[in-house]
Amino acid sequence: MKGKIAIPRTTIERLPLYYRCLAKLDKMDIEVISSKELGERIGVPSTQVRKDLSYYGEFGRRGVGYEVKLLLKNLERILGLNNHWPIVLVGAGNLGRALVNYEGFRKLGLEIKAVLDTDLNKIGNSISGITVQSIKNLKEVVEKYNIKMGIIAVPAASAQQVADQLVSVGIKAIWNFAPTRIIVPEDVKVKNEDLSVGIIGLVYHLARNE
Amino acid sequence: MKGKIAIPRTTIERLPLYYRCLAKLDKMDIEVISSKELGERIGVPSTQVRKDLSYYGEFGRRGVGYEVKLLLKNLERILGLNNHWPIVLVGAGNLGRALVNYEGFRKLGLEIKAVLDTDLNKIGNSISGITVQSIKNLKEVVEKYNIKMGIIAVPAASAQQVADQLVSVGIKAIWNFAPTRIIVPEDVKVKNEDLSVGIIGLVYHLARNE
DNA sequence: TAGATTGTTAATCGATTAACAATC
DNA sequence: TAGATTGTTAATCGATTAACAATC
Repeated sequence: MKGKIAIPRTTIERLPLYYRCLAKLDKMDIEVISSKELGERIGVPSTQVRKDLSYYGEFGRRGVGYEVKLLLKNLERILGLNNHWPIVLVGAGNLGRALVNYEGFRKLGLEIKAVLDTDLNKIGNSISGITVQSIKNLKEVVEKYNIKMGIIAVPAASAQQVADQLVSVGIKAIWNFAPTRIIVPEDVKVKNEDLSVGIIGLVYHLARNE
Repeated sequence: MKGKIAIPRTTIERLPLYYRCLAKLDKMDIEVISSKELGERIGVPSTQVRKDLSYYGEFGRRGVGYEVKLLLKNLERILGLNNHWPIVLVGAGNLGRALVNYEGFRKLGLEIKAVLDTDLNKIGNSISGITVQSIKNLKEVVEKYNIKMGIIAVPAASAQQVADQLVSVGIKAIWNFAPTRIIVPEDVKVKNEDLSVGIIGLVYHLARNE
């Protein structure tokens, strides 16, 4: 393990894949796995698996492989999944509703604590037991639940404004589903989950092979 | 422009960003833009913009910049957005419903022509005017509308099975929202839009800065 | 012409992978 | 021990960026 060298962005992006694969292996009661097998399951070479993990420590046994439970625990810690993370969601449209119902969250220690919107027609509605509140309550709910993560599921036109509000109440991580780039201070991390970009990439490949 | 050199994966990923930015500029009646300005708007250096575009041709005028309408038209052609692309969606859950209602599609020439599911409770329901059909009708609808693109919005456990069915009826591009890797023949392009991977990356950064 | 900006080459930077000593 | 597999170094590969001639 190296102390100083920056961890490649691509390595960090693969960690969730290792994590999920190991969780599955553990469920199947598989106790030990080699970097070769693990790599095959997620589609990367064994050297890549070993290199990626080496940035965080030595988790394997030479000649044997990696103990699934042990590596899983370590990845959980590295990824921050041993904590509970409350979330505020802004935007109670179709996508917002889908996200509230997304089963993947709770399993990861994530929980949408509040759903906010500006639309008076939506405020007061219930989504899977959560009442949609006015965006005016943002500060209140963020403080109440000690929320650090926000989801933007509003139209592109209001995304920046929502981002500004989130930043102003101390949100440090934003998952942005609006199809636009949002500008935030350096210490706030943004993950753009831009659906139209994803599908345009697919169309590109389709068009090439016609 | 080079004929032989492979176009970097990262360049292809940026094309949709250029496209969307130019569409916005065109709407604002901006007629000419430099690589510097375009780059600033999407967060890449001007050299990157010029290099990326150079893989496809020469679209600018030295000393002047890029004519917005002209470059937009070219990107539209390059990305395959000048065609109409019918889509079949498998999975009528929350996410499926959100996708059917996603406004971004039609603007790109994309249209969900049919929604399929295995769940008898969902078959027959109407989602924004589209009646959910049995997966058994897959072959029929794909042939009827000449569909080449499929969306998987089913649980991880059935994703591979759905992928196999899509491949067997001639689908060439799959947008996979299930949180699992699907295995398909080489000539089928898969775009994984794995929400839990995205959010784990955010949690990682949050956990680091605490 | 003088200033601006493209398209492209070459240098740099960063990520992947091959190779192998360490060791179970 | 013999076979297997890790962790790490060094080589390779691919992408980004600096520099600049071409030219509007």
